Amino acid sequence: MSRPPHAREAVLDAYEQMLIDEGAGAATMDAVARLAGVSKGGLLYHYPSKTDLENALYARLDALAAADVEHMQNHPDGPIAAYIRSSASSGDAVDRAIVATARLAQEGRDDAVVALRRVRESWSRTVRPHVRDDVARDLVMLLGDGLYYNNALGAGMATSAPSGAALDTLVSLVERVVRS
Amino acid sequence: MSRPPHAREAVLDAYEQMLIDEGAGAATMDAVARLAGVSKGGLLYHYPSKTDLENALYARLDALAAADVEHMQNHPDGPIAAYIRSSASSGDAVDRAIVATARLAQEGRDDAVVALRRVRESWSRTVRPHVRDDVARDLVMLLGDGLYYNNALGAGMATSAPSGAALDTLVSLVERVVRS
DNA sequence: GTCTATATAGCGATAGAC
DNA sequence: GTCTATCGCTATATAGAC
Repeated sequence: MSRPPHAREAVLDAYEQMLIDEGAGAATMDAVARLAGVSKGGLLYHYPSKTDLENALYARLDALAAADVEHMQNHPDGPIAAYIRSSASSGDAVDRAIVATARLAQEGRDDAVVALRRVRESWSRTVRPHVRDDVARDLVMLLGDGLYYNNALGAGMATSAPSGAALDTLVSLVERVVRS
Repeated sequence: MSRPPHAREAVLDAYEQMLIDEGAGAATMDAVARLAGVSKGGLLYHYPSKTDLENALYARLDALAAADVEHMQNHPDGPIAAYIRSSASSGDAVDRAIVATARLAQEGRDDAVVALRRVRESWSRTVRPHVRDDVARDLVMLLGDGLYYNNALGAGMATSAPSGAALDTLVSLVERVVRS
């Protein structure tokens, strides 16, 4: 696949960043082009319409999520701890793609909802063999959702989202409850 | 306080509904006025600017959340069960106000973020005396966030959000873990 | 492959009749 | 208290030069 056009990725990065920082309303073609350092015409060569930009984001999310599942499965602490810990972070590439896609889902874009559902489903399938039953799996998944919601989606909504030592305690508490 | 102007509440209802169903981008003055059954001029008599409409939503959320905390405290099954169960629902007045406000928070409206944080904080204070420690409180709150995220915010994102018997099991599982 | 210039449409908000 | 009409701005998208 050699070197993909630098501008194309730069534009997608800028779009993602705008969605995360200021929401879908602020992520206009002009604003994205400016942040990416290209002109509007340059942007529209790579992505002829706004829908094309959105679809590129969903494709990026799919690819990153597949890699993330693999990473979870090979993690030394096991998939559950890996899942909860990664849900509490909000800086890496998967997280950014998810948050950006969630912004579009909140604006009623159906394809964004479908993409998010697909990712959550693949995580759920990865967690399931490592917990006692379906209720335990639900607990793990919902906890992950809650952490995501607080750390990323809510833009600092929680005043007390656990991290550091509190997160360690939470992880071991949950593992004790759900282990098969 | 006698009868408040019927149109004023109808407009706010319509705004809330548009935010929930189609997101902040679709909730234009025209669209809200049309759904409320008034003209744009009529809407602008009650809410001279879009910011006024937003502020009215935050005020409604504050009032409903205060009533909800009282309801939690007086619930026969205790605040924890009441909190988790109400987080899993998504039809009543508080839920609608929260989801609508969350849509605005996702579009970078700071006042919406503050309003949501205030509500979550009051719930957290209500839950705290009924659980063992801060980690247990975090678990309950994050579980509630996860349920909210799935049932309301994600617009059907989860394929397997627990309800009915699965929710009962989840509630009793969590209560066993967090009880002081 | 990237740019400028422009067409078209929809937004929030104002003015003033009733 | 509610309406119609309209202004000014900004958005997406097109056309075509370089």
